[in-house]
Amino acid sequence: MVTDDLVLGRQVCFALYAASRALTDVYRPILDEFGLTYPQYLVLLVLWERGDDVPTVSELGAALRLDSGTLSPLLKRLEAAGVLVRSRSARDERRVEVRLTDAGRALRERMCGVPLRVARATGLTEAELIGLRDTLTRVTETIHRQREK
Amino acid sequence: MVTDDLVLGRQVCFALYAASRALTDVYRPILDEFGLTYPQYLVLLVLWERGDDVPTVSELGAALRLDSGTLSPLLKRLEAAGVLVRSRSARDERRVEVRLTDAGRALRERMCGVPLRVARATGLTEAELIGLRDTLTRVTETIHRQREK
DNA sequence: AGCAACTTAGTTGCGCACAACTTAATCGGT
DNA sequence: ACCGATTAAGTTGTGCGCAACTAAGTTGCT
Repeated sequence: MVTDDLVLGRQVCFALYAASRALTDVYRPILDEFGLTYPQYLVLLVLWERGDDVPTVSELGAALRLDSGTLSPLLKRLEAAGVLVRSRSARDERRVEVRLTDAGRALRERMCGVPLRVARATGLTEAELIGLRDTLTRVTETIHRQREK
Repeated sequence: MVTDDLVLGRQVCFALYAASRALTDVYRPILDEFGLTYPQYLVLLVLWERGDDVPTVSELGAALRLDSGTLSPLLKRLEAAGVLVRSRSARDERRVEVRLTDAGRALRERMCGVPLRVARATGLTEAELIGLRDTLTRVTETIHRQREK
């Protein structure tokens, strides 16, 4: 029966939407201790990971799948907070390079316990977390691959 | 090493955030045909499911885990679009009852193919979808149970 | 060299999410 | 019956997320 497919509880989409917001709820008070929002934290993860390989705004966007409409004001706030600096590339004035400040690098040490605190709140085992992550990653990549055609 | 835990690709949180947005990307053009956004569609799912059991704003909020700050303007837009009507309860003037119009009920038939179209775009089998949904639902409930303490 | 096509960031506008607050109605204890 | 506490919906303000657009710089073709 077609009708049953429309029931809220049966939809994977709602489960994904609800779980994503629930996890953000877990992050919020934790990240609040550091004056960060969740998307801002994701930007820092990319910058920490890159190290000396300084990304541009669009490279950050490729990593997080966010466009300049989202990133420009977000990066402006992170710059105002003193964790990073934006500067035009000398060899290509269109590009803006995003560099951590010392304060931004120092945050990495202070926040190293965050992922574990969040993982515990999910109530899943490590194996379940890995399985979940891999399934989700596969879904995301399938969708993006189809959109590129 | 603590450092490895902070790498973006290893984080379940990012996988969840990315998958949720990717799935919304799948919905957007489909729902656009009906003039709806994704959260608006979720509200309709609840209303269709309830049938004659007319929910209040806060009952909708409990089903979708959204507060009046989100729902009030959203419902106002759906009312302006003609798919539902809001009216103060006669027996408790604080409550606002949310009722489908004929147009809102008619949308259900027109949209019955939507879930299947979206499910196909994920590239997962039916069994994988069910497994994913159940894992996500478990995560969400674990988090909410902990928050209530 | 000149110029059209493209790339990169940024801006604007809209719709969520959510915290904090306001307003109005109901409940509960005395 | 009164009045403080609670409940329900709405409002305000902030920060995403994304579409559409703008401004400025670079590339490539002739």
